[in-house]
Amino acid sequence: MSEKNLLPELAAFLYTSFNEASGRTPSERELAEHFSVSRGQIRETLAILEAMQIVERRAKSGIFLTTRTASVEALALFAKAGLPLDPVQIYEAVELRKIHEIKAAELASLRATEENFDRLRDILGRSERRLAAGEPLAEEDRDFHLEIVRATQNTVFFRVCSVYYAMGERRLPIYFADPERGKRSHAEHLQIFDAMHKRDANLSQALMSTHLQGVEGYWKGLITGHKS
Amino acid sequence: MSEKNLLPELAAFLYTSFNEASGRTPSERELAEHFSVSRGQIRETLAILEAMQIVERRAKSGIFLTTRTASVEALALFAKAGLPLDPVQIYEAVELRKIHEIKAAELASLRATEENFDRLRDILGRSERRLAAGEPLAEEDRDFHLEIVRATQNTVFFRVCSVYYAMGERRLPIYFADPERGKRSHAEHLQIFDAMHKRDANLSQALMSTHLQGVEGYWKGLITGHKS
DNA sequence: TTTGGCAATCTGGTCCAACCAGATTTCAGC
DNA sequence: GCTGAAATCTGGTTGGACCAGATTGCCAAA
Repeated sequence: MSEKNLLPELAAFLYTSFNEASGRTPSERELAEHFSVSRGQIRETLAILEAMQIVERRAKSGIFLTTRTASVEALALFAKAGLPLDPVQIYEAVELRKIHEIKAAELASLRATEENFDRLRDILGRSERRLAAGEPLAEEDRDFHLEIVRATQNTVFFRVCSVYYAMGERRLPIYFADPERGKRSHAEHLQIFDAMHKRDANLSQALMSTHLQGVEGYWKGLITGHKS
Repeated sequence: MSEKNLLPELAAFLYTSFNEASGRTPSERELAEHFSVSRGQIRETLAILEAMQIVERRAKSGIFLTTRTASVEALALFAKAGLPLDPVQIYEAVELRKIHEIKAAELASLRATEENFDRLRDILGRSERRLAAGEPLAEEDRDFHLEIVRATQNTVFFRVCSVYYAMGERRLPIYFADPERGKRSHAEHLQIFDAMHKRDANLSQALMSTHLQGVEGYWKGLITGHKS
């Protein structure tokens, strides 16, 4: 099949070929043949999938999909593989993102270093130039939000939050296809930056909160609208 | 060596045998011999470790420890393996836990079902009996806190938070060795439960906040005190 | 027809022996 | 001491093999 990143592809395949009734997926040997790789290769990938609690391997029985996978890693993986995401879980992940980032804005406004501000300025500059050139925003949005989390100086926090953005990877270009959305988002980013630079924790938090309403609304519309 | 849960043992071994200068660990073949398992076994485990960003495998070169591993999964894994935890990262993880659980208390007080309350009552009952019998609390604490997160009805949130508790697994018996601490903790749990049952989100949140101050203080003391 | 039980088959778990090609190390020759 | 080529080491990948329990299918008995 492909050659790299067997992980998302295998995950995708498992979810398109498992037995609806039992939850059982094709055997290791079948998977190996399907992907034209060795069984060891498959087992290595399955070990990761199992560690992510996406899959359960039962000795001498088979490989079974976890009844209801619910971790941001899993969601990110599925998104990367182009798999349809469970609307409920997207909603849950977005809620968690809100929890994280609103708090991050507060903490960052208190702890951000000049280095953080420099990077944020750089990111905002890039956004500005792209918008001026009529290009859609893309990774600038992710960079901005992640830099704020980084500015909390909490590396564990940062790692955890990083996972979300793989999830939105395929959605961002769609989200920013509308130029108005890009402009509005950028304007809000500027406001947040100012509030943080003034070390106004409450304002930063409030602005981030309203900013994320937009994102939440987008995903919500996506969910209630059509699924696929 | 052992026979099950190679993951934590391997992680532990890597961290006690890597080359300080280069960060390089023993080769797969050496590891296989050390643990008396096959190379495939080692590779499977290393794949998970790599997915966790604890380790980096460079083709034809070697296995290297990530410069600074910072994810709750990694911390939990280290704790499980009895590895010394980086004080800074413990502190970061505890901060993240506070962020999560205070918000969880708020959401749970609004969304908890009767089933959640039943389970909480059951947990509190168990705590009560253990304290009455003069036994130290243990998993009851974890169960209580996790049930609150579950009561947010956000399964992704729940999964993410579950990771913490593996981290404290070895610490809890020490923490509750002092009977007074157990009693105080239980009393606070009761207060939190009441607030949640009255659907008082603000109070729940506030009580959880002060409750977690204690935990934070404990870890902080542990950090500033001695490290090992 | 239904049921019970046994045997063939399948499955994950584990191990071993190879080969590849690039990275690393070793060491002879200058 | 330095250089460069050869020996060695390393992860990546494959194939085959064996084990023992789980699963399945089939046939005979009720």
